[in-house]
Amino acid sequence: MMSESKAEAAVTPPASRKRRVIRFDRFMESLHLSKQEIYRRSFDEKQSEGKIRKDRTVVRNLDRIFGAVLKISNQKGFKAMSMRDLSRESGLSMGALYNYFSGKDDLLEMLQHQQRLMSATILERSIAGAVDPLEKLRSMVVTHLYLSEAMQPWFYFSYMETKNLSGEEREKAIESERATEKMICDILIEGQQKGVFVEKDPLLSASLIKAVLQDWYLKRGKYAERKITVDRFAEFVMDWIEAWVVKM
Amino acid sequence: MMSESKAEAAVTPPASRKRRVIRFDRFMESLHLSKQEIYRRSFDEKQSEGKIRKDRTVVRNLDRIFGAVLKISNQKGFKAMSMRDLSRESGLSMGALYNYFSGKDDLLEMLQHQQRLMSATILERSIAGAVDPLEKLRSMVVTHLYLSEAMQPWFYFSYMETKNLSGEEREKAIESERATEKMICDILIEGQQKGVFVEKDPLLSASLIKAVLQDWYLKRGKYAERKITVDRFAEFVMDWIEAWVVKM
DNA sequence: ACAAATAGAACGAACGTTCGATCTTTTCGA
DNA sequence: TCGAAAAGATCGAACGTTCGTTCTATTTGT
Repeated sequence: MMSESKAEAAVTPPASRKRRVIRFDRFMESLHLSKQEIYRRSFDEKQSEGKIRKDRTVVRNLDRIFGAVLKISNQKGFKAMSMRDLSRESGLSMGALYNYFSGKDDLLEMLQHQQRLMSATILERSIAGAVDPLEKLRSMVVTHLYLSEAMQPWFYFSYMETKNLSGEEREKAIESERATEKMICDILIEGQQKGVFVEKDPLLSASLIKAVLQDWYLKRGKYAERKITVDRFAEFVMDWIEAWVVKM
Repeated sequence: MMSESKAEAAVTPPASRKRRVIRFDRFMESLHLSKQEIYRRSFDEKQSEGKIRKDRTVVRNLDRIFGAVLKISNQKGFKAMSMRDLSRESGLSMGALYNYFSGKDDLLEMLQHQQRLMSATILERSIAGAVDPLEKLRSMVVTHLYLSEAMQPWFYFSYMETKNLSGEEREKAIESERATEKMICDILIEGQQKGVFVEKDPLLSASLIKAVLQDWYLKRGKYAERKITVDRFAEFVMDWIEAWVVKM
């Protein structure tokens, strides 16, 4: 299985690439569908009592607000974004905005929470189907890249604005990041135990893999400029990883 | 020369590691010595006319100011740091502070400028001595890691606060980052032409290497927690890179 | 004593947040 | 089916606070 997928990628790259593009499109669709549900659900959780609102309005405005926050913040930082900026960009007045969050800090936490929720759900689901370590690793890498491609502004925002969080929420963000690394690490350990991966420090290897995966959403502009697609990047990264971890 | 250092590292890792620690110490010393010179020089350049000052005072206070800015900014961001925070941490009054920069934006640019100046100077010097591509690559990687280890707050600050720069200075920062990547890329191309490196996309390989190098100063806390030294990380990264680029 | 260097109160601008007025949509008896 | 009352949703001026910056009086060093 290991050598099979590797040989296939090397001999017929166009076919392999095309197949993966289709998968990415499906991936996007399933994301878009669940977005509204997640908005609504987490908004309900927040204010269990008091103002009850209509689903359609809540989802529409939260979408506007989040979109505006990500656009402005990813340009000049969350702290530099004023509520007047947000009002202008989202098309909602100051008063209207404050019906959806209790303050600027709360808004920051909402965005971080959303991103963690979506990521964790989808990533864990991705490696559930795979059986052997190499397939798990590939699934993990590709899913992470697809996910961060589809939600790039969210991932970028989460990374850059972690330091603005305070106390408890900050630790949640760090823990979430470590969890991804641990998932990779566990796959590497399993591969070593089954004798298909080389005996190298798995935690350090996982760190490097994580660093490379993060580069995709942190330097998105650079890769877009060079016309590197997600699928091309994913293929390249997997080749790189396999050359290191797979026993030959 | 190439195969000598490589064989030595592979056969006698403890000795090699010890030797590199010594090199890192020397590296630190040479940095500390040139720090004052660079402060003084770039401060003179800034205000060619007007207030003439005493060297000792300028260097001492710039050191305090920069140290305070880096400490506060790397915790909660440059935008969130108030001038009153800076006054408290640096031990200088508001009035005293404004004798060293014309405003908060200017202060940001000074720090970015310093970091770029030091990095460019030292990095270019590092690969000048090497002859064959693999030795150049190793020299580049190790120097970059040592430099970012010695100046971690500066590197972290530069990375996180680039978006706060405006216009011209922002492009300089981006250009500086691309330059490092291009240095790696050029070494890879040279290696391919000389037939010692495998034929893979050199720009994409350089991107991945850069991403891994950046991880060292961006996640410094994580590696410190796990007691990973610079030398251990450098060794691991070089093994990783060699497994990918070196023809076997 | 004199210039260099510092102190910290003072100022206007901009910030996050609030709140009563206003507009929009839904509800429901006739 | 229709229109008026109720509820939902939006608006933007106004408030108190904090920010970056300035300025003059004072201290420091030689």
